[in-house]
Amino acid sequence: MIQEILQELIEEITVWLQAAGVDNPVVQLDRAASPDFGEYSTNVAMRYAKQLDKKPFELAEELAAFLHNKQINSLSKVEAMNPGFVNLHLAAVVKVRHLESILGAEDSFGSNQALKGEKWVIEHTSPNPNKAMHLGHLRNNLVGMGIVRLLKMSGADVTSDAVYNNRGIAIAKVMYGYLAHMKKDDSTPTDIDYWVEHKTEWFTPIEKEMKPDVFVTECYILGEQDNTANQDVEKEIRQMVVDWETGNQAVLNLWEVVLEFAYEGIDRTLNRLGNSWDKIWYEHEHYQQGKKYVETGLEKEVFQTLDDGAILTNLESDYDLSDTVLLKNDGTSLYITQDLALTDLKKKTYNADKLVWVIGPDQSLALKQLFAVCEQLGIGNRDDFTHVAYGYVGLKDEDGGFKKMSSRAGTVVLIDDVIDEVKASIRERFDEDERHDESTREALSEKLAIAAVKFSFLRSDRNQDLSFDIKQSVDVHGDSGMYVMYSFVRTQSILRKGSGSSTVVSVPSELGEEASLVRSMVYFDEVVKKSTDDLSVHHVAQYLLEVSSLFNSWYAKETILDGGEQEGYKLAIVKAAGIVLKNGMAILGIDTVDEI
RNA sequence: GCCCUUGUAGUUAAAUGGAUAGAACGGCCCCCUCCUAAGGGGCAGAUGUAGGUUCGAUUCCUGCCAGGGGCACCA
Repeated sequence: MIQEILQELIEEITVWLQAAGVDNPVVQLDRAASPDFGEYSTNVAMRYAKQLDKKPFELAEELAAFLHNKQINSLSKVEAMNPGFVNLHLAAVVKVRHLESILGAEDSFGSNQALKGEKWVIEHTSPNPNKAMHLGHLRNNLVGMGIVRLLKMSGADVTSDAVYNNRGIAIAKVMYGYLAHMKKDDSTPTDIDYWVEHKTEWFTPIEKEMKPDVFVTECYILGEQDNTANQDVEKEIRQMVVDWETGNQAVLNLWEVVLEFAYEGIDRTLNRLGNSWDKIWYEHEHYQQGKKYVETGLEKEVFQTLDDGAILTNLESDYDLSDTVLLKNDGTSLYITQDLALTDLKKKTYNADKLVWVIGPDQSLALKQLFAVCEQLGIGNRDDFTHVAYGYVGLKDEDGGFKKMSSRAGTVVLIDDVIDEVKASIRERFDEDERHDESTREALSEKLAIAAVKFSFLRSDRNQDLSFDIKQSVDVHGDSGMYVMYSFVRTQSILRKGSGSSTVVSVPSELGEEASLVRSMVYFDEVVKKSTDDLSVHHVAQYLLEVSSLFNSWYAKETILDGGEQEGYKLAIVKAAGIVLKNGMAILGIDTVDEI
């Protein structure tokens, strides 16, 4: 409803500008900077003053007078202000009607059809099976899942996917590390054929009392160490990769066992976060297909062959990108080789309009190259391919500087460890209060910890590096997920207590203390739209903090359940605020709880 | 060397080219006889630097300073 009113106003202003002599006026209605300036403002007077040879403020006054004379009943006031803004004040009745529309739409409030009919495929959170997931992976997941939800909310048909890079040298290192270091008895030989017949002589993660992905990480680190230290081991590990490709049964068997460990652990973490994909691509199923695309490129003469036989791209002249090798001189494939095949597969399988890769910024050049080559091969249009990058998650070092996490330096922080730590501190508070029984405390602590962690990662622009300090980053006070959650809980608590009261909404002629809160709820739709345009949910998170703050201020001043004649109206505001908070949190992938 | 990217209070961090740069944490001071104080209110504190474009620049452009990433047969 608000959107229709805005559209109507834009048309009126456009017509007026055209009459004044502007050919193709661009008219925007911006959110007004403060409640004093109404709900929306337009800058057209300043923008077109020069062209119309007038002073900005005079032009603004003329426009304000024009709109005033139109007697548009959705507006209570139109005024020109220095240096040339025209401020539009929505009538109280419009804002109250908007509350009613929130109550009517409930869970679907905020949805729109802007991307109706578009098919999007979003790749995110492709986990490496050689290590447990850390905070960098967490950011990838939260950014990716957030985008998926935003696009769905805008009516797009979305498929989310991930690639399991389950073959190659890294997994071979895990396999070797397992064979060499997870034996129950040191006298057991590090021999794969022996292992096949005597598997029980090796530890399982359960026997080691380790989460399986952490167990795998341990294998990887040990395998990696041996690989660097000992040339014979390095040879053996390489041979494993070759044997795997030729289908050696023992190697395949070991491969399956360690992968099972890895993915079991990773899935546990991801399930905790509420992750889901519609499709998982397994590298071992498509990695050979890429070579065909390289051949096609050679036939089309868009690639070049180097003296040693390696195949190189030809991107300098047409794309102004540095070239990269597509096929090694020994004929084996690289990441980009496989990605050519996979991209075509995705595009065809889903008839996708847009493909998105949520991957770290270090892949920026590689993806540009991939997109360009895809275009050369006719797989798709470069403009339909998007790399959504995100800033690094670093740790604060002793002197307060930013330090990148590094598995080598042993400074990675695991997702589970962070959630558990936050959970423990929340749990402490519940134990002090003794308001809930044991199982409720446990369930609430888990939910709130995940909410706090997610919110802390999603509240800032995804491109910003994120400096992680557990005390600060997931503080449960102030601008935090807990703050929004607590605000929501308050709304639900009031609604429970006031459930017997009348819900009849009497429209006040003028808004009082509740004005700022009611006003803020007008903007939810455009916040969602902006987030969708930017493919970043942080606008929603910031908005939720604002609504929460306004709600809490109002709550402190006003007794809602006072039995007065305004009670129904006030309850409607509380309910609407609850819906806004709940739907907004849902975009962030956070389930609200009704009670803390 | 070339390309990309970031620089906002002590710290973490907002701001489709717009109005007085908005918050939180930390610091100092208030507020529970009242719907959950995991809350509310107040005070102090910020756009790396020099130019340019613009009616208007944290935002766009250029130089400089500082950080991070990438640059062909690794993943």
